[in-house]
Amino acid sequence: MAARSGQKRQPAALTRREKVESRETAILSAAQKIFAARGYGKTTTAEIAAAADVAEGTLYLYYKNKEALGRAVLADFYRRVTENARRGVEKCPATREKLEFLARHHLKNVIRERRIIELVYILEREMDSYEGGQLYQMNRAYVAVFDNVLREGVARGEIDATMTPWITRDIFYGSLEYAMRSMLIRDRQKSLEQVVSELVDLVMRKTSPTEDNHPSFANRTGDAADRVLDAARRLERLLAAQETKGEYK
Amino acid sequence: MAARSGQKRQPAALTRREKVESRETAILSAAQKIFAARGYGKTTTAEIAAAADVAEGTLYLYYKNKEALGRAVLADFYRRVTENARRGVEKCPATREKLEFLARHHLKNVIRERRIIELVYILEREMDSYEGGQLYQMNRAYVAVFDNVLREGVARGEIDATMTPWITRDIFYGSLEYAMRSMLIRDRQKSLEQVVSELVDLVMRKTSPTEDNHPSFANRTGDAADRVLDAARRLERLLAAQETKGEYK
DNA sequence: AGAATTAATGAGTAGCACTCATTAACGAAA
DNA sequence: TTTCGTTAATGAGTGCTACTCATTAATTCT
Repeated sequence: MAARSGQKRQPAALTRREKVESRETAILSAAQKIFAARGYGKTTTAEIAAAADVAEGTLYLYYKNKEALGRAVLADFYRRVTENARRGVEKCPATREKLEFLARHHLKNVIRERRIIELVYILEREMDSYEGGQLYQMNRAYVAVFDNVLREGVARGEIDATMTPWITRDIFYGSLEYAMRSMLIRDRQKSLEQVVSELVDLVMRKTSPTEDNHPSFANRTGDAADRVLDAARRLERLLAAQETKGEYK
Repeated sequence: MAARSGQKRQPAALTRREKVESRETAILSAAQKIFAARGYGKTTTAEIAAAADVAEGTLYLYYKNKEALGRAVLADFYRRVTENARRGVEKCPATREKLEFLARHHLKNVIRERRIIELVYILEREMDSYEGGQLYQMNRAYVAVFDNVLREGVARGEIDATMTPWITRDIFYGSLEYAMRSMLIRDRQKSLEQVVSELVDLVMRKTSPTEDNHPSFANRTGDAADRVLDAARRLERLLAAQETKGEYK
């Protein structure tokens, strides 16, 4: 505590710079909390100001307007979630585990902070060349984690590279976000694991025991294996019919 | 033109009922036009009233508030798009063609009327039991077109039924809507066909000639066992569902 | 035609995001 | 410590927007 110039500073007394920074984070986290609870549309700037313990006018010293505040909240969400995704993926040895981790992680986060995610749709796109927009870049950085896993998996031979990478990515994240909506209506926990595993299967092209459409499997004759296979096929048809009947009116 | 009671009606003179109805559709289509052009948030009720050639107060005789108007516009969109999907699917003989039609149709529509689609995210959920909500029902009716194609395809043996139907559906529509965002940034037309065909491949599990990589092909004897096991698992699930029937409503 | 019912109007209201003239807090120089 | 220039904070005020409601107009009924 010696060398830092002649300035005495008690723990409670903050320097000017520190005060400004703490105010900024206070506003941001107040906004994040209220947006997450009430949603962007129903949140008033007055509420945010009160929660951050500043005057309404002060908000506008730190953020240009409510929309900019929303953008900042969303950007912060991307930052957190990207960081966590990176860290989690590092720990997984195999591609399948990485993908499963990413899927689970994404689903959990979009469910927990779905009102923050909605900002993606609510906020107007930044007008100047969308590609250069901040949120576009942050989203890029986030999905890049998946892209890397995919690329690595293909290089290692753990994934078949039949699909265009960006389409694979769209399928991955698109399915998850759409599935979230379904899951919020149905039971949550059980479906989560189901969605994750089926989606990862799909992306990895582990087509599991369904290859009978393939020409090379057309009628093999004779042995016990075949008869079991045939039984399986018939069971599957029956099941499919039953399952679909029950689920959709 | 004879029998209809003693009422004389010139083509220009509308009965009261007709007038009311024409006003209603005038308001609805004005709203639809402006929402589609400017987006919900930037559209004012004054604008809509002017475009529909009524006073501002009149809007509120027909729709409870701006949100209800948004809901009506979205509902109308679902109605049109569901009808078109149904008609288009009818004309296709094979499952693959049906799916391709649906994918193309959906993509084109969400791109063209994306500001209407955004209403799904912007509008607050109707609070009372979301499942019974009007928009939930309309969305159900729309995706049911896909569900039927899927079910039929499975019954015909054109699609393997390894995946849970509702997850397949989420993957289908989720991918398309997410892909839309990517497509709006990249070049549009070329990617459209690419997305459609790769997605349909995926859903149909036509894994193309790359499935030799799959482990289960290394030892073929495992196949049948896998499938029976899988069928057993599904049977268990089905029975469990039957026992707790009514859970899924 | 006159009465009764229903539809349409637009000035008025409340609530919101945002501004700006004023005040307070700070830090460096005297 | 006091002074003073600079930066930060304030909150009453502004304009815009969704929505209301007392009044007026249109339509049907008797």
